[in-house]
Amino acid sequence: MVERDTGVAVWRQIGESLAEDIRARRYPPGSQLPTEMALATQYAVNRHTVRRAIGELAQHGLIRIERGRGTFVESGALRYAIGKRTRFTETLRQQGMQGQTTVIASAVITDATISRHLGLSRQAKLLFVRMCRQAEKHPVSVSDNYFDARRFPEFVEALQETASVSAAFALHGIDDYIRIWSRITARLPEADIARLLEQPKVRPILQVEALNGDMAGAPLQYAIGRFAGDGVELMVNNEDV
Amino acid sequence: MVERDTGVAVWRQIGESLAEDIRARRYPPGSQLPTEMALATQYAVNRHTVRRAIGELAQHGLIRIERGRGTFVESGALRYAIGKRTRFTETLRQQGMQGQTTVIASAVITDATISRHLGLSRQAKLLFVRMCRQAEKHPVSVSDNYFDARRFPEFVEALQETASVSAAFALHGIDDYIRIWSRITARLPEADIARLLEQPKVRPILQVEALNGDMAGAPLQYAIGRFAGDGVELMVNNEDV
DNA sequence: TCCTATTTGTACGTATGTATA
DNA sequence: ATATACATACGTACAAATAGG
Repeated sequence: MVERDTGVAVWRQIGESLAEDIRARRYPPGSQLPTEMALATQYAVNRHTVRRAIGELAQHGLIRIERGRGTFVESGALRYAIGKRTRFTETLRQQGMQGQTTVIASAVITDATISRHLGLSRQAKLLFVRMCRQAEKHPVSVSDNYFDARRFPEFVEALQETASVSAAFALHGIDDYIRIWSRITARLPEADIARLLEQPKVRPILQVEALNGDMAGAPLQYAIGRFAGDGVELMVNNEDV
Repeated sequence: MVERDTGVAVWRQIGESLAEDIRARRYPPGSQLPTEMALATQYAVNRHTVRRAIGELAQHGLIRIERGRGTFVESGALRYAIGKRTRFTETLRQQGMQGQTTVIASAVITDATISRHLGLSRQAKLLFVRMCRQAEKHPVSVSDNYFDARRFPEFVEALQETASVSAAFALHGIDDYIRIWSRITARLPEADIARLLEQPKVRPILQVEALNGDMAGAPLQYAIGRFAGDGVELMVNNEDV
């Protein structure tokens, strides 16, 4: 079950294996995992090695450990943290998932309202990019993003190459950015959004309007993200902001 | 139109009047307010008095002032800020609304999951309180709240008297509290919730699970709030947390 | 209410490989 | 090349919480 001397720690392999089982619903949400002893026997390792693995999973919110009772699989929803450092790829990786970002459409437009959010003049040229985020091949969000077209001339190309907003920013000299604010509403999706999210039109979505800015707080990116409502939980944590 | 020498500043009266007009959709979302001069004439005051009034409204997000163009009504949704200091009554007051809190039901129960959130033993007695929050006579949210029944024996009575969670806490020696985390999902409402929110069952709601705690971060209150999805915007501001 | 089996939490100890100074 | 520090893995024992009789 585990491969020794591969450079990958045994506890990490076990953690990956369990995360995969949870994602595949072999351990469905709410169900109980085998006991530490049972897993230790199953993987042919010491109980402590299993403990290290499930400890990590608990840290990332995949499971919940209850002393004297057992370990249980948490809600299957993707937990999306909204804080100063909101990163899609990062969020997924912490939950043992692999993410994909694809550019669906892009254009240069003008829009007074969005320009205002970005602190630009009403006639400023805006770069519009519609992206689809996928986790484990399933669509998680469809987002419309707007940038200062003059400031980020190569953004779309960078985004398509790196499949990462952070990386595309980095190529334009922005090493770090923060979420300035997010505005969240629940609604029923438009037809095209429902299709892209592969969900029925009567299932609600979470719509998140957001403004990202540089470390000084100057706006960089205005975005409207739409998440499958029952597949995603937005987590606002006021402790470690 | 305005009453002088009432102890309420004229600009505040005008602000209230305009806010009332906006709430009543006499100025619908997106529409343009009369010019400052027109409003000054209408209220028979100086233009600066009007400016003071609409300045406040803009501050609270009800309207948006664009230099050289005019003032415009923002989205009609109730903007509910989620941050360390999340207070229902406070939120409403800032938007020029009057809030009401009514207790629908209360009971003493036990629940393992909720006890865990509150850091209590699995068998701990929990005080359950279902509240309905109203703004301007319209229901805004239905929330199920859970407290340590031993620690807050008189909570329901205090809540019914003061109609304020903050005040009820204060009567139990908790002068201040903070929002520790919030978890947000979109979904369709249960039948009873839809009825209480006076909305159709096919209109989505925002469900906010939240944990409030004392200043040291120790849990005090676990709550599940349900908001009319298109009537409420949850605002997460990372600047002033 | 008490007892017991189950299960997780903690604390020792030992050994080995790997990175660093 | 050597010494030191750290991460990993295994072993054992007992404490603490839970569930069921």
